[in-house]
Amino acid sequence: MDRTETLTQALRQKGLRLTPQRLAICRLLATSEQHPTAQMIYEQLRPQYPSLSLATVYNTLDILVNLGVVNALGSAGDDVVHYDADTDPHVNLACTVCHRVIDLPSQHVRALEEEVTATSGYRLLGARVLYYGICPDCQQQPEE
Amino acid sequence: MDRTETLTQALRQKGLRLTPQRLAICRLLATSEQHPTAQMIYEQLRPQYPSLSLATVYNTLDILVNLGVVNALGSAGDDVVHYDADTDPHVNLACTVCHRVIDLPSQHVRALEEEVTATSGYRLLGARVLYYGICPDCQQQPEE
DNA sequence: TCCAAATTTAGAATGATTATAAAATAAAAG
DNA sequence: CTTTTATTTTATAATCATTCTAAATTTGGA
Ligand SMILES: [Mn+2]
Ligand SMILES: [Mn+2]
Ligand SMILES: [Zn+2]
Ligand SMILES: [Zn+2]
Repeated sequence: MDRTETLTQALRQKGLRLTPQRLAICRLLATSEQHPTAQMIYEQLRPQYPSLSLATVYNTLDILVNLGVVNALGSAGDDVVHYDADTDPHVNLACTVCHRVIDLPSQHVRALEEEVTATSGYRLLGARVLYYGICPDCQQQPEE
Repeated sequence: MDRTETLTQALRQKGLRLTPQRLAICRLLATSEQHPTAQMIYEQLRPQYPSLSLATVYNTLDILVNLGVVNALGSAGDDVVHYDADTDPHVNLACTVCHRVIDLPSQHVRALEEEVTATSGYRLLGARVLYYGICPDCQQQPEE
């Protein structure tokens, strides 16, 4: 099952309708490498869906996060929430200068997540494994 | 060096003044198990420092985060930023019902952080290793 | 003591997010 | 294919955490 399917299945299983807007948001989330914010999703979809409302983007994100199929990573120094549709255990790296979030391959994070699942006693809904700092590009550039 | 010292030293090393307000905020952060928010710090210190301003709390937190001695964990389902003065590698667990954040001992997270430091190429400033879900208490209680 | 820089404070402003209510849409029923 | 009804979307207003501003205060040094 590809990543878009994971999101749309989750909606269907809750009896929620898979509207064109929701499908577009799911697709964008599933295929983006960007860890987008609500605003970024809104702007990227507006050309295709001129009537799309920012409220719909926020509503859909909220649903997906509460279903546990999208992670809310929080701010990357820009005071805006970034989202991640990749819920496989992995490390996120945020640059507080250019506000980009990238993935980092990691040997240890899967074991970490298993440990948390096994020992915490929590009914886990999502993960936020993110380190923040200054990316190699921004360490050189005067500014971006 | 205890944790309060770590924070106050960081301020001094940048040539910043260790005012009574800043000292109180550092002490509270260093000794709290709570992962407090700016508002929580403000309310807990107001009895002792009636003139304390919320802006000072935010300013001081911002300084400490930018010095890398306090981590900004983000929201625990309450849409407010929680802070953590414990920068040793560890796992945080947030309950999205009661909005409490606790620490979880972990075997793997230290190795994870070393891996990120070694391989990312980022100048790292802070960590946000947090899993969110429903805590054992809230899984039982009707609500809190 | 006096001065200049740093800091705090109160309050206003910002802006991301959430709430509201009306319009549009989609499934269900007939 | 209509009618009905619940769901969803949309535009807009409201909320409220956080940041900004400028004046008052405090600090450490001359
Ligand atoms: Mn990611
Ligand atoms: Mn912690
Ligand atoms: Zn960067
Ligand atoms: Zn709880």
